[in-house]
Amino acid sequence: MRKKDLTKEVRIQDATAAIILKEGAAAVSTVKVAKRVGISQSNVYLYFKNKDDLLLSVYQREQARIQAAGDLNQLTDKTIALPVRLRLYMRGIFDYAVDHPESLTLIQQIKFLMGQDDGNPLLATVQGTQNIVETLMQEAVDAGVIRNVPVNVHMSLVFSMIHTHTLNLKRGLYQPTDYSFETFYDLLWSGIKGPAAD
Amino acid sequence: MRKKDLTKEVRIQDATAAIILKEGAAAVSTVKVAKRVGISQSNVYLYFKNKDDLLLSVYQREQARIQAAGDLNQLTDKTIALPVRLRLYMRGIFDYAVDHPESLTLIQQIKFLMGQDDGNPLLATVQGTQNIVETLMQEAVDAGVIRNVPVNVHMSLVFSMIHTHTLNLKRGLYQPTDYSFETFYDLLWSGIKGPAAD
Amino acid sequence: MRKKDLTKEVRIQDATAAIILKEGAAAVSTVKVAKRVGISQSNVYLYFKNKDDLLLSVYQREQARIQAAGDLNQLTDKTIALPVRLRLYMRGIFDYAVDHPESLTLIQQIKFLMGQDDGNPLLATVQGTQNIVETLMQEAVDAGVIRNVPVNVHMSLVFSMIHTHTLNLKRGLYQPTDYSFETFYDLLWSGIKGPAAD
Amino acid sequence: MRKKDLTKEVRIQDATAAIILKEGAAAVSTVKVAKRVGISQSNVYLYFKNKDDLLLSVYQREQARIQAAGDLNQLTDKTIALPVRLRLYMRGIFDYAVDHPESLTLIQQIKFLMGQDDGNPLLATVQGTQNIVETLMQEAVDAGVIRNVPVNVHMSLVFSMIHTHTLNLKRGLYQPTDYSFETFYDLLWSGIKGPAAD
DNA sequence: TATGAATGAGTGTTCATTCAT
DNA sequence: AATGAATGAACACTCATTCAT
Repeated sequence: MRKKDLTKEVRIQDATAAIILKEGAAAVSTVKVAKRVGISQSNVYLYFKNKDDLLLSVYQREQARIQAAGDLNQLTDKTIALPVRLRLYMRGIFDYAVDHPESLTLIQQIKFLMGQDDGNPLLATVQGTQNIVETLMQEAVDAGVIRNVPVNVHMSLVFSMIHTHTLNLKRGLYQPTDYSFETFYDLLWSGIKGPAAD
Repeated sequence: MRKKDLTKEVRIQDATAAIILKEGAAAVSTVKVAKRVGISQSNVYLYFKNKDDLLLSVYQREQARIQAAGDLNQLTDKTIALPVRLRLYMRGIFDYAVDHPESLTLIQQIKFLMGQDDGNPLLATVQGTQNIVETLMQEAVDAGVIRNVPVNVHMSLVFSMIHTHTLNLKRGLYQPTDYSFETFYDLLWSGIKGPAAD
Repeated sequence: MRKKDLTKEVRIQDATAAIILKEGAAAVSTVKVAKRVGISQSNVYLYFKNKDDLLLSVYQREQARIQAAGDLNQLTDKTIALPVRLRLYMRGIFDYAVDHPESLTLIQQIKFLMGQDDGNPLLATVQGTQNIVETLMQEAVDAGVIRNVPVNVHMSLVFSMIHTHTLNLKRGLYQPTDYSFETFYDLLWSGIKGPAAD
Repeated sequence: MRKKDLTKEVRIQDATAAIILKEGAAAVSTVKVAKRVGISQSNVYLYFKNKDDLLLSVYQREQARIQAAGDLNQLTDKTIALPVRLRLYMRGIFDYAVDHPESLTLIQQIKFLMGQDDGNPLLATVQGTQNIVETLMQEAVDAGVIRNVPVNVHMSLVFSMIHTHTLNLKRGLYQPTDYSFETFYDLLWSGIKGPAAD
């Protein structure tokens, strides 16, 4: 009995990611993916039941990686002060994104392709994983540690700032060392911190 | 191309926009557009030479509207203090976006569909129009009025904050009156303002 | 403005019918149909919105032809005695089927391919057209002119007898003149006629 | 092929039959069958060399069952009068079909799917098995016991009458007790019996 | 200006079948 | 005996685009 080729599943995901980064999520097709991996088109369906399933898996893999980079346990550790935890969260994403500058682009592309149906139950599931951060943020809002605006506004600020930075890096506009995490953190924290921040 | 019946040109754009908002930019097709307008498919090509051309025109129209909402003359008026001009700019976008909550979604969808080729010459053209704001921001950075981070980081913060807000409104998460412009402006300004801000 | 090529619609139907007769309804594919007509595959969708739509149209066309062959007005003419009307009905189908020995095969093949979903609303519509005959038969049952068995049993007897006969003819088992309508009518009528038949 | 595990061979046939009854013979696929049985797709090919082989075996099994229900020995027993033997034949099928209302549908579906090629050598083989009945009928025709029409016309009358009845039962249109065998036998016999019947 | 017709290339997906294990 | 992997061919259907009218 031949082993389920785990390598291939990953290679398919990698090919998909590569296409997304090069041509956009809308340009992903099973033909292109298969051609890139060097397998037959129908083979894709051995590892993913759908194109949606494939895209979703790439999305989930990317989110899992980001979360693995940060230390989730710390984020829920109530013995750590909220501002510290928020900083840890941002630091985690930032470091990962700078190391993997395609990561956030990937996430955003897939989200914008699939999320439009508004109520796509699959993406909802994934979002659920992110609830840890959302919960953390909501806590911080309630405690007055960060400003009283909708939490997804806070989150989108973090995301778009870091994403834009990594895009700039990828385009070679400047060097990673030109702007430190502190620079961005400072900017953001000055903006979002609430009356009870310190 | 692009002849007499201006009404129809607009109706085609409107239909395109509607499809983007409902199903995402990737779902736009000349068939759907034509059906929605009630014309024949080939008629679309009388007004737009391409599907890309069509999408681009919707993109440009939307950006033009936003800019028309703000007072561009003021933004370049050197007799007005930089912080004031920046506020005017944000206010302009904010007011327009709250009034037209689909606007930023439209822009983002098209950008993410077409912009991925990275070097799409058409979108580059459009970006040019936005140089007014970019120039303003760069000026502010140079003067130390806002922090020394890449200007597109500043801009993406403005964009994503307001966009997230309008999405929340459209989803009915809260009422427009629940969060004033001041709230968001305060947050953002606290974040981005530089040493020479006041 | 080019005229909607009515010829082609018919040619597509004809090709479909030919395939059904040669290989069975399950073997119909848009590729085969198009190839047979000498057009591109996608062209089929200009004339029929579906493969189902195409099959259905062939089905309906065949039924319409059969009904046009018989004189429907007579069947509902209450001044004509029931036995006479029943005979007219059988005669109509018989003559048409002998002249067009593929007709009943066509109908049966499509019915067996599409009708399995049991509740296919499209076929139901078509069956509706046949209600005229069903009504006639029910009348005859109620009047004791034909035996008290479910009307569709009566109808299937007529159909299968004639169908088998035409199949035999097509296979060249014997000549049309070898068995007259009278022969079959006699057989059937002796079977189905009720106590109040004469 | 066709090795040890007889249970599995049967289970595959059962699954096939179930699919035919639910979705029609054209919808049968080895994937679906395997899924239904809970085995791997390729396993099917251990028991049947073909999809055609599989379908054929289901067909043959069904015909064998029907024939086993009737007493074949009696049908060829020349000491029994022809009319009696014909009645026995009809009674056998009727009883079996009422008990197994899917039986005739199964046979018909497969016949219509495979038999269209007209000359399918496999089905021809099967028909051979039925020669016993055909011979009986031919004998009856020659003796003037039943009318002088092609024997397959006689046979199709029997088949379609009973089939329609069982379909009605399955659809719940009436109860099995509502129409006795006698009712149908009487109808049919009155129709087909020849000058030398009694 | 407007349209219906036409097409070729493309889409995602399913399938029957084979083969190494 | 049984399976997972693999594939090539087929499928229905959609699309952007062109062209004659």
